[in-house]
Amino acid sequence: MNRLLVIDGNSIINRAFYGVKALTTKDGQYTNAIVGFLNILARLRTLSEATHIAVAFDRHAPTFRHQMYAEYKAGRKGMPDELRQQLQPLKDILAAMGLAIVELDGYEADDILGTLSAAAAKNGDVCFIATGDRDSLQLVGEGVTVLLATTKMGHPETVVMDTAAIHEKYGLTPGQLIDLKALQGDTSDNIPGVPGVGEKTALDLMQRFGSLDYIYDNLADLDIRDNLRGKLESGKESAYISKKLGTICREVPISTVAADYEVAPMQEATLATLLTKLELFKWMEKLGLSAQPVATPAVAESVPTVTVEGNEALGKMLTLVRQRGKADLLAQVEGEEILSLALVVDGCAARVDRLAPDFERLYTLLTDESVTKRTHNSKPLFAALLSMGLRPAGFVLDTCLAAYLLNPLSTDYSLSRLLTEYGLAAEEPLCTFSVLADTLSRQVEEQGMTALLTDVEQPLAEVLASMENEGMAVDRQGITDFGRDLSARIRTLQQEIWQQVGYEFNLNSPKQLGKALFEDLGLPAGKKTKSGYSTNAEVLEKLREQHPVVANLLEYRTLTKLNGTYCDGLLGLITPAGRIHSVFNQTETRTGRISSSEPNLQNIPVRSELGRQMRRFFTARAGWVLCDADYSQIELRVLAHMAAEPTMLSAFNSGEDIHRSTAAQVFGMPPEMVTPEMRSAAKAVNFGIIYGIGAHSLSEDLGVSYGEAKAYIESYLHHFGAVSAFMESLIGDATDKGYGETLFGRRRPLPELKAGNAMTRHFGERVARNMPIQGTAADIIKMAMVRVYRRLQAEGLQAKLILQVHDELLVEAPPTEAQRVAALLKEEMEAAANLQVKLEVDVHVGETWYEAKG
DNA sequence: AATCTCACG
DNA sequence: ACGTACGTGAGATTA
Repeated sequence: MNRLLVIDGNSIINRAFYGVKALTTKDGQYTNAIVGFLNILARLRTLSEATHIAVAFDRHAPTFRHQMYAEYKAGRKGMPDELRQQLQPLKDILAAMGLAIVELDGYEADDILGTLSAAAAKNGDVCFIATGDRDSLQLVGEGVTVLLATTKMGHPETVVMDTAAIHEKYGLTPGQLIDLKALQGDTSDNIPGVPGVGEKTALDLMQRFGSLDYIYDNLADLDIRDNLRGKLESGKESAYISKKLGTICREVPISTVAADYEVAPMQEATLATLLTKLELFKWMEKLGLSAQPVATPAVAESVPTVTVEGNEALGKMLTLVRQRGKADLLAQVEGEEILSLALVVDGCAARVDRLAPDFERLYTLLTDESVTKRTHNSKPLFAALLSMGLRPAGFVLDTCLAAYLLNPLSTDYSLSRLLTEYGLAAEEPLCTFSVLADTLSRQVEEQGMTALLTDVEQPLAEVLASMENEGMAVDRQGITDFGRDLSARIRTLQQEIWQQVGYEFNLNSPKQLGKALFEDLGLPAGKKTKSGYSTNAEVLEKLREQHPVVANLLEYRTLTKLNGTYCDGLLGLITPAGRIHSVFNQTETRTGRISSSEPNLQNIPVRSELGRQMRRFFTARAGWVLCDADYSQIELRVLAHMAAEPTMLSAFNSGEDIHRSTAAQVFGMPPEMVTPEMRSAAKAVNFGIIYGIGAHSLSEDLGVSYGEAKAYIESYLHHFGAVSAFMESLIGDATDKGYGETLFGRRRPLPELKAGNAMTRHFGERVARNMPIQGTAADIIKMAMVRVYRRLQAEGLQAKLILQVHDELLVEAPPTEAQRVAALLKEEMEAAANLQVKLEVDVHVGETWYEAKG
């Protein structure tokens, strides 16, 4: 007995498409429906334990195309282009997986399901039909079960529908469902049914009388209201047409020989190529596929390797590396400890454990500039070396950083992933690594990012390693006390809020809070979120005057945030030495910024005075000071330079207040006449320009009408024509090239610009405007960091760079060095890039971050 | 795991 | 009819 799984390809890919959020390759090819389909397929195979699988697709006869198209448009929504483009790749993948694709001109997938299930039943086989379309339930019977893909509370679920389940749900047999539909019709399928008869009536009729024929044979005698009898009578023809339309054909001229649907062996090479092209690396791993060369045919011959063992061999290896003056190496690092080192030179490979005698002899290689080394993920290795007092040197390529520059949209730059992605067999990473390194450095060169890689990102890895090692001193007792005070106030507030609402509930639950405010207290609900009322600060702020509980809630929110994230959260991360060591991620953002985590030191409160107090607990070590240097308006300066906007350039270069000067332009008056309101409006517009402005958001931000906001923008673009033209050119260039880029050549692919969905495309346009600005600013501060780090070393100072917050650097210094460091920071940061505007840096010194922030 | 909220530049 | 500024990370709730 065979177990046959017949899949309604169109129905399932539709569900997959709408169920999986947008996902594309670098080039803009959509893959979300394919991913979703493969997920569902995997579940179905487990569920059915099928030995035979057929995947059916709709295919309408070309001659009927027009007619069918019209019907399609009338009844269903046409298939969006983003979905259509995934059909053929999916079919290719399924075929390569050894599954039968069944489609025939003039027939819908439904009919193929009907034919194959009928044949299977006749044959005594077990048949499962997988679809999201309830129509197919009519096919259920002895040996035939429908696996119905449904969505329950927004979550996909597969419901097993056999005869019993159908009876339970409808009180009817599967065959009776055809008549049911003939009566009630189905607008989405363009089946008219009987006008005036809906779901309830149709079900009642079928349950009482059993069939369409019975109803019409005995219409005069049925115990029903005359009104209904009349409707049935006049709808008779429509009912029988509907029945015809709704009956799934079971005689499609396709093979019904079971053997034709037996799952064939996977065509591994083909499948791997397909999946690689679609960047579906997770699936390659799941299917146990090794990578397939795609763009790099030169890869095939693997490097012959000799594994050297033993002490003597280590010596030989060292000699060889010295002779050749280069090596590829991979380090296993945990914490500050190097667990092992693997080296490849000229196809000669060695892996050395840290317990091996003379392991430390290898360190000399790592600090020798004349031995050029290529590696993957250098930061942990650098951190380990630095912590031993060693200075890494001669590292010429980090494949992790190269891969990030080549595609900053990826979320995984692990070596294994890269090897898969670049079509290299991962079995012997040591040897294939060399090939990967060649490929990546060539591509970086081709894309004009070599300088960015070798002069910025790679040196920066050492800077970040050092910053992570240094960490920052915190006042544990201070935080503890602050947290205790907050907790006390939070408890009071909670009691008060409960009293004002009238009952106790979880204040941290937006759901419960929404109910309390908008249902039980009857406050006017502002915005909505996907799953209910929005209760965010913006909404609450508008309700402040409406009810005394609102102010308490806002304070509660502020305090719990401070207490939870910044007191409790931080306390858990302080080392016994009283310092916290954030991780600086160099391959995380899509614009080229770095990010900070565990803890995130880039979002320590500053905007509100209470939150700002937190910064009193971030200090220099005892007796030392903090030097804080931040760029003034770096993004706007970058914009002025890139757009070559004369008005902005001269405003910056003559040291004017840029927001005031913008307001003067936009409102057409001398700068000294600009009111604070006008200045802040101009400031909002300036920000808006950087973010890829929209009148709607600007009006929200400014609290003015949409029309007014629109007028601001138009006036701005009118007065700053160069900016306007520049923004247009950014979108045009990005559309042509498929990516946005910074002044220094960093790229961000923008598949969104090719999207059919207008919202997605508009998002792409905003990103096309923002990324070059944000990214260029990021490039500049990265260059500044490298300069500052080197300068501190070159001058033999004890001071250390310890933190970066996008446009701000923090150095911990002995007080004797403070003034030198302050000057050095300003100098190096301002000289990091030579633009048409001068870069301006403000520096302040203090014992805590609060004081040093100026 | 996804959603909401909120902290920063 | 919808739902927007760009870029992050963390904590709590809820499904």
